[in-house]
Amino acid sequence: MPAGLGRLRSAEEFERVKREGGYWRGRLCALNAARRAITQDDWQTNPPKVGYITPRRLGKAVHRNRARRLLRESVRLLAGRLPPHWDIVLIAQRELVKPGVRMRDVQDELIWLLTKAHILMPAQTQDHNQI
RNA sequence: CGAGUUCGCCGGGCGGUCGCGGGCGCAACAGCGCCUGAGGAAAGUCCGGACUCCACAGGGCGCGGUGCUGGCUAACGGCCAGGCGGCGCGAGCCGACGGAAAGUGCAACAGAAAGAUACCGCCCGAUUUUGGGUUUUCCGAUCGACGAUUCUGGAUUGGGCUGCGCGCUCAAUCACAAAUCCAGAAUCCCAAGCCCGAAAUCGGGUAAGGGUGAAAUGGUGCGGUAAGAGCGCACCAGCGUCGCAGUGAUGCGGCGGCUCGGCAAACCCCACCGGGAGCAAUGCCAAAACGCGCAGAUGAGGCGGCCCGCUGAUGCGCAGGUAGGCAGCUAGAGCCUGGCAGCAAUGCUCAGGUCGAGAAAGAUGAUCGCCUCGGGCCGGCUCGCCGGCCUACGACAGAAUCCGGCUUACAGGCGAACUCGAACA
RNA sequence: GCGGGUGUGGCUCAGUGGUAGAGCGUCUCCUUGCCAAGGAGAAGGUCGCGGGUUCAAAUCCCGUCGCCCGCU
Repeated sequence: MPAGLGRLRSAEEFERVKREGGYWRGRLCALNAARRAITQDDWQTNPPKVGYITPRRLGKAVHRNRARRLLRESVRLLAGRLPPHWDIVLIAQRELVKPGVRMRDVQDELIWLLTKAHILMPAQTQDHNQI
């Protein structure tokens, strides 16, 4: 896990985000994000944490794995633009698994969702956008 | 060349860049380097095992599974070989393929009857009724038997009284007709015998035929019979038994008595197998909180190397064991090549080589370049070849303790053997 | 990992090997000035799918697909 990016794992964390956070739904995936209590503005101690939900309705194991990988890769490319103290949950939608969905589509959708949620920080370096 | 069958195999390749899981090394604070990282089905979870825990003297009842034979295997509902039956021209494919004279049950509709029966029919006998045919010719004797009709001849004649007759009495011109009687002839009838039937009823024989059904007590032919029937014979099917071949399923042959229905993926019977749960098993370590014990304002504990000093209410131990962590956890009925045994499945304390994932909100991804196979489009055109362009968005699908099978899904492609058909030789 | 249930007309469900049914809904007609209610009638079915057993399968057996629900 690179610096400045954490994972959500426990059920309590997911429950908290769902209970306290906002919800934005897109075509390929949905966004569920909540802010943690601020203690210190530091990526080292309080990086943004991301969790992924791939429900069973997406399909069988192949499709659910593919959905999670697409979302994870997409988040990796945007890692530097995510603010600290945020818990972000990404929920894959059925459209994400359909054939023909490319990496570019997922990333565009994610940027759009994060912008709507007002939690995307401006691009700091050029390469994050280019890849 | 076309159509097909069986078996085996592949499931794009090479290389950049950015990432992810695991291992090792260096560092030990972020990190760096090297190695390594999905499948033939990893799937469904339909069977069988290994492994772990629990239960367990033995027996009975019950429940579940399997079901031709022999072999293989750790085991199996798997595999191999064989038998039998079915399908296919064939290569081949398919088959829960033990038992229906142990018992219980089921079979709609139709049909007489669906396990023990006889509707129609066929045949025999008896009784009653009835139809038809034929004989009763000649001679002699006897005797006609009741008639009917027609013809011919002859005779008689009415009414009343009376039981009938004689008789009495009354009436009457004759004849014909009519009636009655007698004789003869013809025809018919009748009778008797024989033959051929018909109908009804009763008694018996039969299961060949008809018809119903998915299915009706072997099939075909010849004989046989009152009609028929394995009643007899031949062949086939089936049963039993004997002999031979085979480990066996079974096959072949002989003999015998003569035919005993179907369904057990209906209950069931027989034989064999099966204790239960599952790696979220199980074992170890073990926060917080709880419980018990001990110490504690006569000072627990902390600060500190110690004393002093300051602070001032908890501290320590034990047990269970939650969160969590570690083990189980990946070197095994392992894989590859060869040898030997075996038809084969498979086996071998045979030889050599080899190590190929171990995650836990669960790692395999993203992107770029080149090549190649298939595909698509366009053009040429000798009509099945050539050239150009575009394309890895080009299958099913993702390990979760491991292994052996089964089943299911699968773009496209490769190889081998065999079968059928066509052409050529 | 271990197990259970279910699939039948548009909807909710019955169905015991022998012709697939009920209620609601739909359509037509009657009734009413009109509507509702009521009455009469009609249409509508690969019984999830593929095999097998049987004379005959929605039903029995095997495989497969979808949906739902438990336990650890």
